Amino acid sequence: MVNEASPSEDNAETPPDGAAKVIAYVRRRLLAGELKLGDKLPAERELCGLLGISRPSLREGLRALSVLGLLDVQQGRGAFIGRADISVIGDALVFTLAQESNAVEDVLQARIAIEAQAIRIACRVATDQHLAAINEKLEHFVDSLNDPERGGAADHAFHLALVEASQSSTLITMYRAIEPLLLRSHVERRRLAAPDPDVTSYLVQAHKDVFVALVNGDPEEADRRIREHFEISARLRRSRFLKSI
Amino acid sequence: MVNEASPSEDNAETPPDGAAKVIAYVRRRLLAGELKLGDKLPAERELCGLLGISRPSLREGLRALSVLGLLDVQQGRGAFIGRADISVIGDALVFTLAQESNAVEDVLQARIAIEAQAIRIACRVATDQHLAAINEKLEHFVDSLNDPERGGAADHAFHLALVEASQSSTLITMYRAIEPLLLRSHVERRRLAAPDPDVTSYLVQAHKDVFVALVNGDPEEADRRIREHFEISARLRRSRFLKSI
DNA sequence: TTTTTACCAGCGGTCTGACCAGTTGCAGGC
DNA sequence: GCCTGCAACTGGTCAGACCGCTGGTAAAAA
Repeated sequence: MVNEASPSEDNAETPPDGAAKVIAYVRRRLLAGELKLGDKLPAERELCGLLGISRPSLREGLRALSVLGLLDVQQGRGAFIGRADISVIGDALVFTLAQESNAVEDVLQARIAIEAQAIRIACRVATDQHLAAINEKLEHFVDSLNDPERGGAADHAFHLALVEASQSSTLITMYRAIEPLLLRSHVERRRLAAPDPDVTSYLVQAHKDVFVALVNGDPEEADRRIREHFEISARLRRSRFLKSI
Repeated sequence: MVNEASPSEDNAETPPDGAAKVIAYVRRRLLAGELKLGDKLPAERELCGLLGISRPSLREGLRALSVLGLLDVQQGRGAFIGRADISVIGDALVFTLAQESNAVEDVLQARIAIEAQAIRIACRVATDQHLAAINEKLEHFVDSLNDPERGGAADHAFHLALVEASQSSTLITMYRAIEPLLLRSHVERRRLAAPDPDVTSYLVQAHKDVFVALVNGDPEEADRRIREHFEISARLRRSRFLKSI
């Protein structure tokens, strides 16, 4: 097996246990392009010999990869490379992290990173179709301001459409990893905040400003507007605590 | 909530295998509120008896839950619900991104997104230790400019230290997820190949400017400097093709 | 009396070897 | 040529044994 990649953590560290060895093995070969969608892994009895671990330990690792969608394990046939599904883990995050407000704030920082960069790129590459989709999402957003569930979903859809307009698969994937948490956060926020006409019109205007900057194709201005929008949102989130005192 | 079977099928059907029995058991009890974040599961020897399956089968199921971050399994102590942090998405993200046909430029856009946001945050939260570490990495970078291998690694270490100075788990996790993608394309090593004194001093100055802005604690300036640095790098990468014609 | 050390039970991590169930390919019979 | 049965290969599971880690308790030392 050729290992021409320069040292990364993956290679520098011994996996902590047997199952992690399998995961590291598959990861390495995937990154090296040696494994592609549909490829079959060596049989379990062979692979556990190759990796120097027992078959039950190997199976633990395979199960982990299976639950991520990366492996499709079929009895009597073998284990095949599938398409990893990041939303599986995103959904689990809703359960584990949604009540951890520090963690959610941290995830929102990643959101800002992604959206700010995405909108910069979108200013250059967005098609008419992308712009039409965003405009439509903006209208849905305006139409659902009084309904936390629909409003949260519409707000999220607007933002997702912005990221998609970047046509950057890496940014989109990263966004999808945290998407369930973001959606949950949108909806929760609306539930907890009583609608206030001033706040509402502020938010609508902020969304419009973002869209206008994108349509005008000015990356710096678009970046500034999206950050401004997030800053307003963050201020509104924090001011909620003042009201309850 | 995630499972290998869809939510409605889960209650209607016997799980297809032993590991799925555990997943269904944990899932059911979570949804019923009988298990909460931090709760401990029965010991493996007890639980496999309860579920009527063997311990290796049980461990497969526990591993699946663990990789999703829904379980925190600790040797000698037991298996606890939740307690995961965002870094649990790391492997899944690597797998997903590895399977996409990302152009290097696309991955670099994600890198810019993360570093720009990270350095903004770092301006606010970086400790003296972080700054010292970055400074040290900068010196290593300057000292290794004549060696593409070590220079690439030192450059990377500098950037990683910047991201770490943000103390944002999410950004750090995402950065680590794109690391292998960048490394497999040897993008940093290529850029530093065939050093030219003018180019070199340009690069060194760009790195220093980034660090100075961070030390000065000016988020906008730091963001601008890091983007500038990437722009210079991009230009150098592209100019390499002219030389070879 | 308090602190330190050693021991042990219970915990997860792993292995071996045997057996069960599903899939596939090939040979033989019709 | 088609069908059937069998063997080999595949994953799924089990039982029992052992290893390493953790935390609590009892005993020894200060």
